[in-house]
Amino acid sequence: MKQYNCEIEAALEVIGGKWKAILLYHLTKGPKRTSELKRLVPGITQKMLTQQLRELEKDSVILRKVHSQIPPKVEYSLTEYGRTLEPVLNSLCHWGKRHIQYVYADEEVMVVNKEVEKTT
Amino acid sequence: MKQYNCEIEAALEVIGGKWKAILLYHLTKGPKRTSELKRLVPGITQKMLTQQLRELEKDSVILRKVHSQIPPKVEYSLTEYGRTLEPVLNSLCHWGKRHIQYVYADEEVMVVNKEVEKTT
DNA sequence: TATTCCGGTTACTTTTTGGTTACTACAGTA
DNA sequence: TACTGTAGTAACCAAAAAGTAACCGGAATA
Repeated sequence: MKQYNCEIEAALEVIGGKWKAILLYHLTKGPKRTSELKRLVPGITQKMLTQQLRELEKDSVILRKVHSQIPPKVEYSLTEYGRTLEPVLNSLCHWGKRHIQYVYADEEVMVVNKEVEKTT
Repeated sequence: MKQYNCEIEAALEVIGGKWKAILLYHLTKGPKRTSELKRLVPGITQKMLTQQLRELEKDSVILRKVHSQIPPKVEYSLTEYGRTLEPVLNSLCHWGKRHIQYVYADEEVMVVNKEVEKTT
């Protein structure tokens, strides 16, 4: 019998990984190729990227679509179930924005907005 | 110059620790003594509890109040700023609840509700 | 022929995280 | 006198997480 001490534990099992919330957040803006995600999340290594995406896939919140091409093309997107996470991700993002202002009011802080060139 | 690639990163710096969201969530229900938190989060060790609480304190989201008594009594509570996290914590909790139903629909799953006896 | 493209895997190393145990302070109580 | 209860610290060690670097395929291109 599985047992939680609070519901948040269950949520963290899915989005608690080091990069998961960030990856999911980017995917709320639309499907992304592996290379796009790497660019959007510069700190992540290929290994961690694949690993985290695999786990999210197992948890049914994202879909991995392989296009049979050479060179390969793989696209990740939120599943319908994954889209139920949007309120969580948005409130995280909203609070993050507020927090940056709260903490770094006088310092120079940047949130980098990477232009996303669509490749087909 | 500090730099984030998305706002969520900033939020995760504060609540991304292994136990932080859970601890904060319990504190949304009111101030708690160290021993109460230990009971509410059975998996945590004294060391991790102290460590995570110290970090939350540094980030100004919780307050540590020491009552000069023997034996010691320490109470933790959300600061006013910490209370701005409530929407985040609530949406996490809400999604967690939904996720438990989604995944464990047929299995036996429990969310343990510890009775909190107030000690003064 | 050699190199690039993309997404990924693997083996190995380093770093980070977390667990365990022992120890502290001090008043009250048995 | 010895022991309890509370909250915490410190030293030490084990385990888990994450970084690094090399390697793969197979078509297209230089």
